[in-house]
Amino acid sequence: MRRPTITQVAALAGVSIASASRALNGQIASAETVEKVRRAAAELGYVADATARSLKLRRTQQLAYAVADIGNPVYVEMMSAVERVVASSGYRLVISSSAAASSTVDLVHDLGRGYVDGMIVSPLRVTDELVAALTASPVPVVVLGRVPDGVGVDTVRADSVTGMRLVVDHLVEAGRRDLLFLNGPADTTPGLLRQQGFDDAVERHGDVRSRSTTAADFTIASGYRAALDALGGAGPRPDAVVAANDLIAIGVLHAADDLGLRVPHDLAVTGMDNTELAEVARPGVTSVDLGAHERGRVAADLLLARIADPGRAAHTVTVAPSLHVRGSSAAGAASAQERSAG
Amino acid sequence: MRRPTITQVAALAGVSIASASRALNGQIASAETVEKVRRAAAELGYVADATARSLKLRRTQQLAYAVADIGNPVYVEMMSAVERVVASSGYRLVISSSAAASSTVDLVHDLGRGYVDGMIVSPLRVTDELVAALTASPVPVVVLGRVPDGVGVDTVRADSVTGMRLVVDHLVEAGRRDLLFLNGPADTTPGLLRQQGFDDAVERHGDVRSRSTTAADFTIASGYRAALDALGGAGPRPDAVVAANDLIAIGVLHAADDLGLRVPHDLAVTGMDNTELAEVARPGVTSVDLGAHERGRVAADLLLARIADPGRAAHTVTVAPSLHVRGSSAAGAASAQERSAG
DNA sequence: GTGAAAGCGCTAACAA
DNA sequence: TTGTTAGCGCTTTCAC
Repeated sequence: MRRPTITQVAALAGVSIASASRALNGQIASAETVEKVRRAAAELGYVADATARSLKLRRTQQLAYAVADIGNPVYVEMMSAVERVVASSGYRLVISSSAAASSTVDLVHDLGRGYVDGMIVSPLRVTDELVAALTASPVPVVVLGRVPDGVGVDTVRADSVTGMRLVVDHLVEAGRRDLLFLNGPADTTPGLLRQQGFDDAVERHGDVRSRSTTAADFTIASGYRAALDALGGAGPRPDAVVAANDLIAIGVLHAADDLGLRVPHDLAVTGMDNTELAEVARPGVTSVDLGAHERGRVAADLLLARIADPGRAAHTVTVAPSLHVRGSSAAGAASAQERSAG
Repeated sequence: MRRPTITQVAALAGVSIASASRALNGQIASAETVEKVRRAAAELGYVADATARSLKLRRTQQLAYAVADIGNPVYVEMMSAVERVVASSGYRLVISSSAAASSTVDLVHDLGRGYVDGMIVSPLRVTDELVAALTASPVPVVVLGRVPDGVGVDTVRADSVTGMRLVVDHLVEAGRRDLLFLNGPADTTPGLLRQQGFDDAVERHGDVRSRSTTAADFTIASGYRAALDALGGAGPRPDAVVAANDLIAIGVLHAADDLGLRVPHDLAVTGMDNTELAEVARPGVTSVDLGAHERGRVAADLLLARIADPGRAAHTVTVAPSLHVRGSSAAGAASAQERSAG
């Protein structure tokens, strides 16, 4: 059976559809009308059709979250935070993965269909094409990540440069002097920034050796292979591996295990993102929390604020990282301590 | 600026809006008209408005996935599978978490708003109220989980009873004779079924002792506390803990560590769900894969099939579990072997 | 093959 | 306060 329309409710209540609409939406109407309409609506099980309402109001009550790699815990954490904010503001959340179908650019382009009132996008790479799509978008877009200056778009960023400094400083304090940076793909925004952060951080210490290499991607398997390559050969071994994210760090842990290296005794290992994996691994992996949950929350807030006031200036919010020290980088002490970034 | 409408495209092309619509939708139209309309649409950057289209076609091209606990890796895995199928079929995916806002029942009720063409719901508890909402739903709903017989609804279920048998048989084969089942809340569907599966499995072995207790919920922290309670006291210790899911199993691992128990030497530990956590933990946690990805995929397929043919009979698909043996339950052998359920 | 017009279900001007 | 009516942007009969 078809869902009841407001026309049927009005008919049953014996009023016009306008009155029915007003009564149901809390507009001005007599107590008697409200009562009659309420009763009729309840009897028919009427609920206003979302599509028709959207068409009339030019507002879908839907927001989108576009993510490159659903399944990556970091994106899931952001999504979870976004969902909470969005739902509590009476919006629905549409998830689009660019991995499954098209590219992030296509997803932004699709905003032209008007199926959402705004979008949060978390692109792996920011191309000119993406920037063009962003500025052409008919609805507000908030970017989780970096965007070139001058693009007038709300942005939430992590501070992975500071994050890297926290890690490197910690390792040096713990007595490590020969660091290997195991990055993910260097042509991604995270890859680029983490490399830069590592280099900057090392430069501040005069007496520290460092090298860098990359894994094929930000996964456990790639981290494992890259670590086997880097640590398995002849020549001097580093006394610490700084991994670009937790997944790679776990891969390093496994490789060290296979190579008979004891962590942290022979080798310290650190990650980044502070995912549950870092906490669960044994030894626990020292990791930098880049505030994924907080970033998701802020992005959603920014989007809602811009929808409420489209004329406001573009904001850029940077979320401060924090270091979480665990067994993988401690010489003897196993207790976890935390230090927050200024 | 406002997005262009089909009226403007028609005007620019010098044809009626009807012709414009037909030309754009591949309906019957002269080559010349198609060309003119295409050109006009491209020039204006026209894309059909999704809302107006939905209203006319009585079809939103959106599907919903309602999940109790976003953030639980199992649900994320299902979601990821669902998203893939949905996106490749030209639908968008709306995510609703019942944890954030309302209950699962409310989410099903909300289908009355007509904002999606169907829903996949994964309820923690199946109440009469939920069943009522399901049968009253104006759009198809597929349930991931158990539903009373007679409710004519498509269902995808895991076979956790068989899964439990796989685990228990494995432990007994490995020489364990005193099993502790560490369940999550017993008033949830998963809790109920896993308890039943455990009891059944144990009964098949004459010479096996068993006990059961519950953690406050299906999390690492609760598993840890419950394990500390159960293993820390006096009296005979079990030689194996069967945890109701991987998170609880990780908690058991940590508790064992704190109590100075060696896994698997002093204590075997098994989990369920075969999440990445089980793989990453050291020792790796033997776990039963209940086919979350497969269940998500099948649920999405069932939903699409029902939308295509609303009259078809309700299907119930059960996905077979598989055992993944890892270090946490092996006496000496560390190599992983897999066994599939019949 | 094309155009005029109806109508999907709703809200909001406007008039009464 | 209420009812009549227009119209959101689109697709689709129906008559030509």
